[in-house]
Amino acid sequence: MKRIATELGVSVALVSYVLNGKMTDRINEDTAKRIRDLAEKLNYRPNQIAKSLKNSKTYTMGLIVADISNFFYSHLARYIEEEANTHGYNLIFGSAYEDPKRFENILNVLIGRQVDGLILAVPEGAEHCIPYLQEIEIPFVLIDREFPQFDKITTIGLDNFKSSKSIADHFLSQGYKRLGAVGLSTNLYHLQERKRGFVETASASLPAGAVFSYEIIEERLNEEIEEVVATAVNRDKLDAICFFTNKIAMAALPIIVKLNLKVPDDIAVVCFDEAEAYKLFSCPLTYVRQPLQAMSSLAVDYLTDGEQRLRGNHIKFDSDLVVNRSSLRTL
Amino acid sequence: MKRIATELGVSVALVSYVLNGKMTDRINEDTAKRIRDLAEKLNYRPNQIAKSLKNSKTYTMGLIVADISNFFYSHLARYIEEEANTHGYNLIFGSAYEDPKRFENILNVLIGRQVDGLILAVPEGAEHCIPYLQEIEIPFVLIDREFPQFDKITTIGLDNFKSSKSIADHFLSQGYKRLGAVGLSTNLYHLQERKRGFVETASASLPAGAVFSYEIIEERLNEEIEEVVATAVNRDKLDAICFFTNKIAMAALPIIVKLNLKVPDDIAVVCFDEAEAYKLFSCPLTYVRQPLQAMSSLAVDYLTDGEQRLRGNHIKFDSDLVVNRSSLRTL
DNA sequence: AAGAAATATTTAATCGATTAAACAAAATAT
DNA sequence: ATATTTTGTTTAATCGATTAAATATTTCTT
Repeated sequence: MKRIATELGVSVALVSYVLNGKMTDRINEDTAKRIRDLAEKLNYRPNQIAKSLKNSKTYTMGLIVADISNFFYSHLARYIEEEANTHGYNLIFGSAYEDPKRFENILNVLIGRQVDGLILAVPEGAEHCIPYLQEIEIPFVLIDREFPQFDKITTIGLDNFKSSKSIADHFLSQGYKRLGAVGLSTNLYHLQERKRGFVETASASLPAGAVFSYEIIEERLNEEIEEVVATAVNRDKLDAICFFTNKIAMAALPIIVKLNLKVPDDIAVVCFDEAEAYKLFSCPLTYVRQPLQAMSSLAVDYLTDGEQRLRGNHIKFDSDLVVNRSSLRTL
Repeated sequence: MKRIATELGVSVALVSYVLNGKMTDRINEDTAKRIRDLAEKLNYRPNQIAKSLKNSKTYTMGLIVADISNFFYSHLARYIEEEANTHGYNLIFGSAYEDPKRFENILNVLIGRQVDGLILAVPEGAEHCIPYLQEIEIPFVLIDREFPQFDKITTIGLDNFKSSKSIADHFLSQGYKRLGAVGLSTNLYHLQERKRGFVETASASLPAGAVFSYEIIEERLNEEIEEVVATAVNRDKLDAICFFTNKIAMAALPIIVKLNLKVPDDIAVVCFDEAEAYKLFSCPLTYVRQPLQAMSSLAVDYLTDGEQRLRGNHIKFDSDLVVNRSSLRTL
């Protein structure tokens, strides 16, 4: 801008007015044209850094996901970016890879870069950031994972209780009698809700002669999963099993292949989340589909002041159980 | 900073010196402590925007990938982020979803935000950005995709010719006689190299009685793939097939399941890239593994002035062909 | 022709930091 | 007691934009 101003012998302010289309009625059309032409010729791009500093508005939203290499989050990121764009915002994102230290670090970077709002999938162990964010009054919304121990935190997620309830109900309605679910050893509330939905439903409406079990992966998924699956089938004689996260499913399904188990004849399977990868499996899989687009849209809308009625609430979306052959009794 | 300064009755400059640890030998240890303590208490975080404006250095690198929901890029992004972090840089990234308009848009955003360097996987149709970037003299490096029509562009990618040559050689060494490959209708150089590697190797060293074919997906992968696979098997009687991108593989493998083809008995298969999803397939797949970490590391290193000998060169990494049962003659 | 109104442009403060240079006060040297 | 260092702190310009308010110029009124 300075260069344009000196080359044309006008003030920087005038250049600014012209290039921003302000005070159009006052500015000489000739001068304006000369400024625009030179800007074009010099390939002028405004320095957004300076702009943001002045406006204290960056038109940027920050997204931190727990793990971008998890397709659930990479798809979520895609929807959020799209939605942000249509609202005139840009999205910058980071991935914490489930590490609280990294989460905090990225959070500080994004706050330092003055994002206008944050969408966060908080990893376990980084909860303490939540009251801090409230304190510094930066607009934010939690997504996917909720933390009921804190008050008045706008949160958008799935009704995880209902989702797993629907899985247990589905198994039972298909006449399966020996149900199992595999979850992670974690305090993350949304995963506990999945467990609760399954366990409570199973205990409440278990028909005569039926059993259910709940297996927990303690630490190292890939090392433990084989034994869990083998035990489930051989010792517990399960005829239906549900994997509570896509990571578990991605680890367990190859084991099912390896153990030469037929789905659904030897065991019925239901997974969480929607994955292209599931299509490579020998049998079309039943899975819980989360309404990613609706969630993304609502989150962005809230942050851009569109939907302030959400403030402080926990929004729980319903999932669809997409039923495929993997959990259907063979006719 | 201003608040700290007024509350303690000192100048903003002093606060700046203290918090940045500059002029340590001159500053009264007492004053320094009071400043640090108050900063701590007020939870002061520097405004990076202002910092960047002053320094014209943002310690941020930009990454634009062709499609973040493609696991090849999401893994690449992960490595690049890690590498950038260890160099003291932050990474902000965007995804163009193969759309040149979007690419250009994100590019402008990142440039406007004054990133210190760019790592780019350029989608087809956005090539014109490359000379522009040269002209404005922003440091950048192309990754994965190369554009030989431009001079002196630092590019890091795979030796795609060699990679597909190794696939064809492998098929032939296994005694397969009817080879096929499936690629995309595109002008992207790296994909043409894959084709060339396969076709030239096949034509050069085709044993008596052997044939090869090269199929092209014109437009809509998911609609066309079924016919391509069916034709390959039924009409062309191929006994070995190679999918030139992971997207093609992800679309083709379900078709192989659907057509009830046995791998490798009915047809041998080789894919590009490494995917967790491949593990769900009934047979362990042979695939081309790209050295993502080495590529990422080199790219970041170059941009942080570590490795300037690369400047203007096209670096081609060798891939590993990870051989699994899917391309082995049954004994 | 003088004043009012409309048009065109500039001045100067500001955003939140950084930093060379100036200044002030205390300690040391002569 | 005065000059010189050393120590401690402030002033003011700067990065690249924005924008209210001031000013200058032209045109219109009567």
